[in-house]
Amino acid sequence: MFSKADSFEYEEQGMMLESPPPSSPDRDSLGQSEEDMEMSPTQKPSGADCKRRSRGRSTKTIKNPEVLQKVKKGRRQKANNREKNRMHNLNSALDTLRQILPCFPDDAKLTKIETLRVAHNYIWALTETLRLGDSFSGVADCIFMGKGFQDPGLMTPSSGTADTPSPWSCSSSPSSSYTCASSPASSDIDSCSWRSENQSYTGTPAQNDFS
DNA sequence: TAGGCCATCTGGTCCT
DNA sequence: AGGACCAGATGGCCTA
Repeated sequence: MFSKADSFEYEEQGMMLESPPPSSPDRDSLGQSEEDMEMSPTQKPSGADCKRRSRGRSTKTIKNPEVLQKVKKGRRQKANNREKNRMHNLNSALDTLRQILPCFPDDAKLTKIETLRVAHNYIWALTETLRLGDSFSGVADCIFMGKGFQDPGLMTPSSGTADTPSPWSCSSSPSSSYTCASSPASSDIDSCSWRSENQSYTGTPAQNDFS
């Protein structure tokens, strides 16, 4: 979705690599020399990018090719582990965000892009609710103060407990809920609505360009 | 079977 | 020098 669209943009702008560099997981074990590991011609920067100097890891002091190979392999392994850990942290943050977002069945886990879009619209809906607060008194109170917020000024959702369930959770209150409706055709979130005991609010993000 | 989503590997670049 | 960040490539899994 994302990456494909980005690729098309690159293609349209003539920035697509002429021939994608082969990406073999076993590249390090294929006995490539130091020179082979340098940038391929299609990867070398051109134009303004030439100002950027490569600052690759220096292995010039290592003469023994076997040792050199081991050192590079070790560095790659460490970098891979760091990257894995980084992505896991990113996914953990997305999971936390999913838990905060209200009113989605447990068995329908939002994808990453959906999570970001729903969060975007959710924030927008809350902002609208606050903006209309004067003429729509009660809704904002219900969101930020009614169920678990110690300090309304912080506007930080509580984790929610049995006694004080999180206001961001669908199950927090049978009498009030927040929903984001998804278009079946596009899977984009088209509209958001807020419903409480005596009041309701429905709107559409004015600039829903989070795609 | 095509397409979407995801995890992982990888090299380049930036930052400390 | 080493870690963080980023984007491209790849392959596996799942679903319509």
